Amino acid sequence: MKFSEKVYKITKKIPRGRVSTYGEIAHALNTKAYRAVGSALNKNPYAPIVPCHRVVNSDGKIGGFADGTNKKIKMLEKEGIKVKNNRIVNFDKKFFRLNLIFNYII
DNA sequence: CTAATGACATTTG
DNA sequence: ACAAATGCCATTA
Repeated sequence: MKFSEKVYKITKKIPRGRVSTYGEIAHALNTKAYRAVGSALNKNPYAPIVPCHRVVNSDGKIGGFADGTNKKIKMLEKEGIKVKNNRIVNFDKKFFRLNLIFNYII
């Protein structure tokens, strides 16, 4: 299985209204290639199915998007995620930890 | 094979 | 808090 396909597979687990990070995805894949994760999502062929817009930077900043960061923000706000000054509001509460089992609590 | 390239992350000034 | 520098690794040329 190619690296990019693993990225898509893990990204699909991020639910509506939550976000995760490139580094977190890499961590879930047991690698440090967070930068390559970004490259993979950039070319994401399963555009709407794989929610690549729910992946942001480790500090809560929006990060990039193939269709433009503005579009990414719009999609996130449609899911109830607020964005201010290019940052996720309440990032710690919206953050989806892919490697933990505690996601269902919040 | 080598080198360049990012939708990044951390550290430093 | 922000910007620059550094390190990073799969992909691509």
